[in-house]
Amino acid sequence: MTIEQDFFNQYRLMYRPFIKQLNIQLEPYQLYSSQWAVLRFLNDKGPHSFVEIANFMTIEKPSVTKLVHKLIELGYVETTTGKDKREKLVHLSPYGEELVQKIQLQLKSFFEQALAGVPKQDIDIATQVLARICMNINQ
Amino acid sequence: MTIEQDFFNQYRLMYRPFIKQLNIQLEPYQLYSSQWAVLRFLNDKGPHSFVEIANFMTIEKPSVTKLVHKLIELGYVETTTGKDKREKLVHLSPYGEELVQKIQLQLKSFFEQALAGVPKQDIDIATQVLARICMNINQ
DNA sequence: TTAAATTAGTTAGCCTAACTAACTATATAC
DNA sequence: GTATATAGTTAGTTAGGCTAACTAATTTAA
Repeated sequence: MTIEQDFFNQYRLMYRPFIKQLNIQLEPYQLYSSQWAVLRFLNDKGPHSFVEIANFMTIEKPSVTKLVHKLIELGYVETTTGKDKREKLVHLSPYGEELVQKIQLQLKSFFEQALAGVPKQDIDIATQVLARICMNINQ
Repeated sequence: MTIEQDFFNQYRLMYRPFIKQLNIQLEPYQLYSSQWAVLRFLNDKGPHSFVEIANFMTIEKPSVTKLVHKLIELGYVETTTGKDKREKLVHLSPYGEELVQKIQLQLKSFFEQALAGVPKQDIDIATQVLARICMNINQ
C-alpha cells in the first residue's frame, strides 16, 4: 500500500458519511448537498449562466437544468436574460440570499466539529492538496 | 469564507472528476469504483462477512448484497459459510487476487499522476486530516 | 446574404450507487 | 419454548449524475 493509494482510500471512505451528515444539516431547508453547492457558488461568485455553473461544478448541462429548476421552484434563485436571448443568468433571490447566510452559519459549526482537533495549518495543506489534484486530473 | 468551509468545498469539488477518472481506469475490468472498493477491502483486510463489509464502507446491507453478487458473477470473489449457518464470508477468488494485483499496479501510476507535485509529507498530512474527519463524523 | 455550424438551454430516458421496508432463515436470551 | 436479535435477500425508491437528440438564437463563412 503506497501513501498515494492510502490517501485516495481515505478520501473515498469519507465521502458517504460526510454527504449523509451534510444532507441532515440541509434537510430543514428542503435542500440536498448538490443543490446547496449551486447556492454556495452563486453566493460566492455572483450570477452565472447554466453553462458556467456546469463548468465550475464539472457536471453536464442537463444536470444543471434539473438543479436550478428545483432551486427556482423553492424560490431560492431567479433567472434574468443574459448577454443574448439564449443565455439565462442565475442569481440568488432576496429570500435565497438570506437563507444562504443562515445555512452558512449553521454549517460553520458542523464543519468545525468535523475538523475538531485538526491544526489550522494542516487544514490549509489538505485544501491545497485537494486543489492540486483537481488541477492535475482536469488537465 | 472560513478555512473549514474552504476545505469542504474543495473536497466536494474533487469528487466527481476523481470518480470519473477512476471509473475510466477500471472500465477494462468491467468494474465500477464502488465494486473496486469492495475488492480492495477484501484484499487488504482478508475475508469478511456482508455485515462487516457494510460497516467498513458505511453503507447498508442491501447495497453490499448487490455489490458482492455482481463480483461473484464476474468471478472475482467467492463465499464460504461463516461461523454459523447465517453468515457468509466473502473472499477473493484466485482469479480475483491476480486481478487486484494487476489493477493496483495500474492505479498506482494514475494516483501518482493525480498527486504530481505534491510533497509526500503533505499527502500524509492530508490523509490524516481525512481520517480524523471520518472519526469525528462517525462519533 | 443566406446556408452551415456553433452555442445555450431543455427534454426524455438511462445508470450508478445508494436508501428503506419488509421478508426468510438461523441463532440467542429469558 | 417462545420472543428477540442477527445475517442476508428482495422489492421498490431516490439522488445525482449521464447521453442523445431536440429547439432557439447566434456566429461563421461561401
